[in-house]
Amino acid sequence: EEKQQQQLDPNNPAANWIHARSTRKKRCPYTKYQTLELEKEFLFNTYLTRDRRYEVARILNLTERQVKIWFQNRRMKMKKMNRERGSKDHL
Amino acid sequence: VMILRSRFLDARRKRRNFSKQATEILNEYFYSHLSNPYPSEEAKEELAKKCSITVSQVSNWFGNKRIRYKKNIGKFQEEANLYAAKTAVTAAH
DNA sequence: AGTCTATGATTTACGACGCA
DNA sequence: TTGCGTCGTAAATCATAGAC
Repeated sequence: EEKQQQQLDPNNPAANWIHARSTRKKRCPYTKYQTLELEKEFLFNTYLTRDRRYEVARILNLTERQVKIWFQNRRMKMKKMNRERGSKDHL
Repeated sequence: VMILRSRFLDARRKRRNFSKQATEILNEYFYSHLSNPYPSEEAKEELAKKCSITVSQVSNWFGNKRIRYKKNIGKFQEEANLYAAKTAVTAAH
């Protein structure tokens, strides 16, 4: 769990593409229940109103920000699924 | 038809490691762009075509490769040298 | 045949940037 | 200037193909 920062400047792997946002919240997988409820809400509407977001967050014990981002990610997932459905559906 | 359909769906559901040759192509790109291993959308499309995989799979591969390389550069040193030598040879011709 | 680890895919969480 | 949209990604985690 210790982040060993490589000293490899001599060999110049030129790994300056190091971001490592230190202040970022660690990813916390949601429970089956949380995911299921979020999916049900998404089925009802892919965009949330502010009031719905507040309610969903309260019920699932998530922050409004987490719910907002979950929907953003879910829409991207849907888009990707549709993209693959479209280019491969010739059966 | 049902058999073909189910076989197709199974193939889609089941992960398969990429071919040796596809991995070769991806690694060549990665190690020859080590200072900035972020292929553009166009480069991804070209790699996808050459590797016979999707653009998403190319993105996944680079995402995984970057983080795993960064996490343990030492483990990939041998591989890095191998591809560096290889691209040096091809560049010399 | 069962245990592992490498590998491809998916899931959270943001930064960057756009638009109203 | 607030605020939510997409896009691309980091990092952790999942699933299991394959190596041993």
